[in-house]
Amino acid sequence: MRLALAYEDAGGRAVVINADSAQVYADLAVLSARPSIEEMRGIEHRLFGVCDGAEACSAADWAATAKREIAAAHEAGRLPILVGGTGLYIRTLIDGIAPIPAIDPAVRESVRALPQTEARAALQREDPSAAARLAPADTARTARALEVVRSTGRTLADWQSERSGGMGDAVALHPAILLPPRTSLNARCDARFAAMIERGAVEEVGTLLARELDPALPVMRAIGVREIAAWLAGETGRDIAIAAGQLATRQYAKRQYTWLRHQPPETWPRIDPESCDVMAKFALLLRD
RNA sequence: GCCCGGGUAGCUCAGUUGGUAGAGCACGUGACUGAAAAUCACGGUGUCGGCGGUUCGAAUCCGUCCCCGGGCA
Repeated sequence: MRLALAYEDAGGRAVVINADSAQVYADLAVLSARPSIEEMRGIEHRLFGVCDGAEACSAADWAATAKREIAAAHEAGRLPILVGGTGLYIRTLIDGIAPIPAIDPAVRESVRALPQTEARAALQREDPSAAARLAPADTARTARALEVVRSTGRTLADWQSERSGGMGDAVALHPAILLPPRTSLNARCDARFAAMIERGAVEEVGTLLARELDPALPVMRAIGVREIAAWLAGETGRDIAIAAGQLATRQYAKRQYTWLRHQPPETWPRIDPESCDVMAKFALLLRD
């Protein structure tokens, strides 16, 4: 609905590009709230459902593809509109990221197999400054720092002293951050998850589980997968699964809220869609 | 009506021989450089069911009333 209006305001030149880390996966149509064909209303949509769940799409992977899509849109005289809530993706696209080469799969596998205490001890030996910087329980960052130093011979901080690939200087940005009041946002989270159940989320998870993918993969960690899987396995009931999915959705919204309030540049406008005319805002953005 | 068991944080519950209370989850605030819908850090938010009493001091002991379970009639 919003996009249709935006489309008209953009004179039919719009191309919507997904910037949501869950909506990139083909396996997650319902659970990622990917727009349906009808909702797309004939407007070009890119990077929705383009990755197989067996693969892990990184922020840099996404940014590289998004960059190509944006270039193609400009090439065709179209207006790219990035939509989505994965802050790290947007940041990587605009500011670039440390040019760390791909990690040796064998190194990655062995690092991620380590219990946290051992990974931590190893990091203490191989990159003490990273160990000092990271919280002892931070499994994700400990594993990342360790795999980088082992695979490349350079520490993560060393790599991170440089960034590359950002396109922030090359494009004219018209950003808008939507921050609805938390109370109504929570209510919408609940309604959203309940609606997903009605629209086939359970079947979607059943199909996904049948693939027997590595539980650590991003698709398997999407909100709702674990909750519905527990229900399908008979470990919980419908009501508990729904309540758990709603809770996880609200907690995620809260984390997003913190990111969006503080991480993007201060100049990016934060707007409350309930107390201002969002359509008018978008129309204004698209006029330039 | 009588007999047990129980009323402590939003929820489930701990709380030693009396020294104004603490865990998990929830919640709040924040961090975030290649799986970010990920991963973490910090924060106790409370008429200890009510009212009296004993005591220097009561969640804790005594009395009484209220409420919730279970049992007996």
